[in-house]
Amino acid sequence: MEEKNYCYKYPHPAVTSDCVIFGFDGVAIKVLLIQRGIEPYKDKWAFPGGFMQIDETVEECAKRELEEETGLKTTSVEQFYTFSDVNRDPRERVITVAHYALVRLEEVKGGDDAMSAQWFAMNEIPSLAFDHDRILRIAVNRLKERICFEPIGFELLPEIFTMSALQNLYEAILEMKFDRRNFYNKMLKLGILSEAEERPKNASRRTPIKYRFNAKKYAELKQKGFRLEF
Amino acid sequence: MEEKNYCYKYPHPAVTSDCVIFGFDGVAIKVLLIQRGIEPYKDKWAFPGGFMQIDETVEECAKRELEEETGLKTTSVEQFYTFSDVNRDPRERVITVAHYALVRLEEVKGGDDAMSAQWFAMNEIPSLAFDHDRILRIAVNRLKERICFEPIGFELLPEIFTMSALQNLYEAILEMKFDRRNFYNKMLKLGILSEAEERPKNASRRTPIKYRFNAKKYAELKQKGFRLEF
DNA sequence: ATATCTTTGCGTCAAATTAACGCAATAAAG
DNA sequence: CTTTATTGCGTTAATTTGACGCAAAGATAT
Repeated sequence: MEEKNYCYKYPHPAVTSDCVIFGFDGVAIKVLLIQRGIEPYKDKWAFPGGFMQIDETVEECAKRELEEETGLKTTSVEQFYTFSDVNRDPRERVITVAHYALVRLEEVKGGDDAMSAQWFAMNEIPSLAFDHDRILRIAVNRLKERICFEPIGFELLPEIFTMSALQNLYEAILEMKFDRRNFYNKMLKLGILSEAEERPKNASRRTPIKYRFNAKKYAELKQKGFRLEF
Repeated sequence: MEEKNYCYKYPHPAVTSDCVIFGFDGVAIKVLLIQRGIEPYKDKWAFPGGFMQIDETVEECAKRELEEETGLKTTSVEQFYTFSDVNRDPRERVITVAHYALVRLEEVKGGDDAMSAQWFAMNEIPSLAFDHDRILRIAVNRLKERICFEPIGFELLPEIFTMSALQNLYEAILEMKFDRRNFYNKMLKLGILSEAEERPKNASRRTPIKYRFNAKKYAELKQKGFRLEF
C-alpha cells in the first residue's frame, strides 16, 4: 500500500515536461522517440519527458528527463505549448509543457541497447502514446515558423557545412524547393555566414566553399531587427 | 484548522491561468488589471487569473477567471507561455499558464465599483504582483509578433472602422510610424478589407471610407499561405 | 469672414528586391 | 570516353517598396 504524503486543500494536477527533439541527417528531418517500458501505453513510442519535481522549472525538468531517458545533454530547450486536456493521461490529471530542441545527430547514440531511444524520419513516425501525435504536429509547425526568423537551423548542422547542406536543411524543414542560386545569394547577403577555411588554390569548381555560422554578425543583425525570409 | 483532503504520492504544484487582456482606445494600447483584495500582494495590481480546477483546461480556466473577476466574457484566449520559476508565489509552488486576448474596450465596463478591474495605458502600468511584470513584457512581444502574421488587430477595433483608425492601431502596437499612403495601399492590396457601406454621392474628401474585416477573404489567403508585413 | 491647418483619396517614380534562368569548369558516374 | 551532376558566378525582367506630390474640402484659428 503506497503512502500519499503530499496533501492539499484542493486537487492539484501533476505537471510533466516533454521534449520534441529534432535532428537532421543531411536529407530528412528526424525526431527522437523512446519506447515506453511501463503502462500506460507500454511499448508505444513517445517523446522523452516526465514528471516535474517540486524544486525545478519546467525547462530544467525537460533537460533532466531528456538526459535520463536518452543520454542527450542539451544546453537549451524551448517550451512551445502547454497541453491540458482533462483526460490526456489515464492515471491522473496531468498537464504537460511541451518543449523542443534541435541537436546534431552525432550527439545521440541513438538506438543504443541501454536506451531505447531512436530517431524516426517524419514520414515514418509510428502511432504515439498519449496525445503525442498532436504535440508533434504543433511542434513541427512551430519549427517551421521559427526557422524563418531565427537561424536555429545551424544547430542541426555540423559546425562547418556547405551551402547545399544548408539548403537541403531548409528544404526539408519547410517542405519547399528553392532555386539553388537564389538561395545562395539570399543567404550570403544576410551576412551571417563566414567562410570556414582557406580554399586551396587548386580548388576546382566542384569543391564547395565551407561555411560556418557567424553568431557575432547575427547578434548585430538581430539588434537592428531583421527577418530571414523564404 | 483547514482540511487537506487531496493527497498524492509525490508533491504536485498548483496550476493557475492568467489573462493579459489588450484593448485599444483609438490612441493607445491598454491592458486590463485587477487590484488584489487578499494577500499575497494585497492591493497590488495583477492580471485576472486564478487556480485551475481539476476538470477544466487551462484555457477554460482563463476564460472562467476572467469573467469572474472582470465580468468580461470572451470567446477565445490564447496561451503564450508557461511560467514555472520555483519561487514565483510565496504560498506554495505555483506554475501559471499565461494567456492573452484582444477585446473591444466597450465590452468591459472598466473601473466599475463592483469589479476593481481597470484599463491602464502601456506607459502607466503600476508595479505588478508576482512576476506579472515579466509576463506583461513577454505578452507585448508576442502581440507584436502576432499582429504581423494574423490580422488579430481587427478584434481591437469596432466592426466598422476607417483606414486611419487601423493605422493608428498598428502604429500603437508596433511603436512605429508608417507613411499613410503606403499603409493604405498595402492594406488594400492584401484584399482582406471590404468597404462597409455605400459612400454617399455627396461625400467629400474628408469623409473617410468605412471598412470592415473580410474574414472570408482572409481564410482564402491563409490557405495559400501569406504574410502581413511591416 | 478669411486665412491656415488637417484629413482624405489617389497617384507618381526611382530604388531595391525577388524570381527565373544562363553559363562554364570539372568531379563523378556509367 | 561520354554523360550527368555539382558548384560558383552572373544577367535580366518583373515586382515590391519607400518617399513624396497634389487637390478637395472640413476643421480651426484669427
